[in-house]
Amino acid sequence: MVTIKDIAKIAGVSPSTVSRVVSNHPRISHETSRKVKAIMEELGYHPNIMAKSLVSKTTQTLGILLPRPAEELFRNEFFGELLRGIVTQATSAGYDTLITTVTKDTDELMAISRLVRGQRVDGILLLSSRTSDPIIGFLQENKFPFVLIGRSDEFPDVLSIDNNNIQAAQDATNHLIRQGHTRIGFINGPSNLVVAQDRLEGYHKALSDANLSTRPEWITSVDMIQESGFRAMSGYMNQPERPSALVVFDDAIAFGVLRGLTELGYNVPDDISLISFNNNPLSELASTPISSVDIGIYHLGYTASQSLLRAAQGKPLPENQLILPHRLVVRQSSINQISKRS
Amino acid sequence: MVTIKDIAKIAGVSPSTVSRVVSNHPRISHETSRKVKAIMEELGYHPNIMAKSLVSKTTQTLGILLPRPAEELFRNEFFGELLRGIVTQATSAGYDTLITTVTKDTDELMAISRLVRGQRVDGILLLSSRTSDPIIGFLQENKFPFVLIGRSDEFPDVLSIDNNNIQAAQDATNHLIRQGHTRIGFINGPSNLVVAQDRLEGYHKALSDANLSTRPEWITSVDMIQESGFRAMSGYMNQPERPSALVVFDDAIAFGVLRGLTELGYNVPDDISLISFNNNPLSELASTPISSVDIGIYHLGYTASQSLLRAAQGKPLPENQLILPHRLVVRQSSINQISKRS
DNA sequence: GGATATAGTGCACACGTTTGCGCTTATTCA
DNA sequence: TGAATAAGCGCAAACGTGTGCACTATATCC
Repeated sequence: MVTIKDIAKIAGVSPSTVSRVVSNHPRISHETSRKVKAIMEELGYHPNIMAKSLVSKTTQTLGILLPRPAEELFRNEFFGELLRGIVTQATSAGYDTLITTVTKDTDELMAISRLVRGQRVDGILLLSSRTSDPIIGFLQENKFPFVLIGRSDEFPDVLSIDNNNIQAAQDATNHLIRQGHTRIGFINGPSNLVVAQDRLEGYHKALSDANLSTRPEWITSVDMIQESGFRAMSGYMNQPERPSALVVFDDAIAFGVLRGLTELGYNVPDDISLISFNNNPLSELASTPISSVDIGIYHLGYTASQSLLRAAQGKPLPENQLILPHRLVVRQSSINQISKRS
Repeated sequence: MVTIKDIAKIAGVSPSTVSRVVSNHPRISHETSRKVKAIMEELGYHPNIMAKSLVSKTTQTLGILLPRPAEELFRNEFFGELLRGIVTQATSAGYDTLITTVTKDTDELMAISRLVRGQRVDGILLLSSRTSDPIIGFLQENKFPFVLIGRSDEFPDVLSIDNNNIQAAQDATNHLIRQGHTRIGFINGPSNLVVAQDRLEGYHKALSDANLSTRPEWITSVDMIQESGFRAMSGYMNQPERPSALVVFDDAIAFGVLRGLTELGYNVPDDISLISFNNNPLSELASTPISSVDIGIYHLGYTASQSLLRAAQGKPLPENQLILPHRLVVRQSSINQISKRS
């Protein structure tokens, strides 16, 4: 490998000078700079990032923990899209992204600690979907730069990027109400996710604002596995007074719900309306195109990376909690062409 | 940050000894090892990987280039699943995964060169879906360890992990033939992808083995965007002698095709059968569950990472080109309950 | 024309780790 | 019992880069 010394020797200057050339130090003559740069180009020199980091204490790298497969939330395109946003932004700022994972959930803290203590990354992106997270505490104690994608009740002040999921669910529910529905159910995801709690809260809020009531039987929670949504339907529809519309936690579940309903002989949206979240690209291609709240996953990742870089470089942030906009994408599954229901 | 020297000072030994303790050097007394390890534990010591890499010339890191957004192939769960496989394996071997990307396709070589020349990673995973790739040449010249996920006509000898896509397409087509179909069409993906070419070849092979013929109009190629599959259908079905079954390049396209057909009044599978590839989790939840060839994406990533680590550590590989099995998942979209067609 | 500022460069040390070699002390062997 | 061997550890150099300080040569000032 060609080092700074090799360049120095050929150019007839000291290694220090070469180092200053690469970092565009002002006190280097134009002449020298040109000569050195030419030689670097010719020899295909690239600085050894390890050596650089060792002295500069900065790695030009962002860290992120890949969620465990167990979290079915990430079996769909969610994580890929998020990552695209993160990496795209990071790259454009000259940073790379380091991914690691764990085999046991209990090892998560260890993995993070390794990155932090080993000075492997300049900052960490946290996908803290769960309600309680020891990692946040650890990072705060160590004053290590990090950004939370999501929200934490336990630590409300940390840097975070999120949608207003309460509002989003409220909007979705209101949309159904405007369509004339009065009996609206909610099919939620895993209840230990903050986002699941938020969406449920938004649902309740919208109902009470409209003076509508709900029932415990109308609210159910399924795993993120698609079939669950499907299975959930058979019992659900046997209720004496069943909902005429459903808010569903995620498109993947909605797919299962839609299929389950169809199989049971119900028509969407004539018999029952549907609206969901995350706007999976396939949602518009479902047998009945599924209405969905687009939360801008890519943008979420992009913004998170941007904030983290600012924080890692010690730059001030306009505000600590960024809320990104969501967008209601209304499709056939929630458009009630026939008549208003009572 | 606590360094090896801090530990040494407290333990009353030399830094060398501490270093040997962490690497389990045989010539360290049990007593010393225990004492040093206790102190490391207490102070939360983690080795600085930059310093370590600097002398050991190894980074314990794998590199991968995130495909550009332009490659719609990766808008679905594909990349996420692949990454999960890669990172899981890498982590279990003590490696992390570094992701980088580019803003222009022409920068890809530069990005790779930066990783290689800057000694940022020990090996590189290539998602070379395209037919020609200058990166492969570069890595070969520099004798840098890398593994290709996919196949290269240009460089057939490089380390690679792939399915037998020709055989997979053959299997899919044969399945339709066994169902009694004689007019079988093919909806392909972007034609500059090796995998698209392979699947088309397998399709042709199966037909000619069964003495069946096809027509140019039966074969069409769409982008990976789902609507394309949808749009493609309107013209397609107006052919005088149209196929009674379709092989589709990817589930996302199949979703569009399925929806297009339904909208045009055709029933799947009664009027036209469908089989596709990649076995997207949502495929079984389509209005008509879509038959698909499962290519084991996670396993692909896992195996690729495994091979790369072997290569990076100079260990011999049993064979250079690994072919992973695929699996036909037959669902309703290709089961012909009514009658055989002529 | 001497003092002072300024541009341009080199020296030497630092970053945290690994590792070959050499030094002690204890053990084994004939 | 003396020599050879082995166990356990420290010294010092090295990895490639950044940077404070010092040094020289030139330009500027009064």
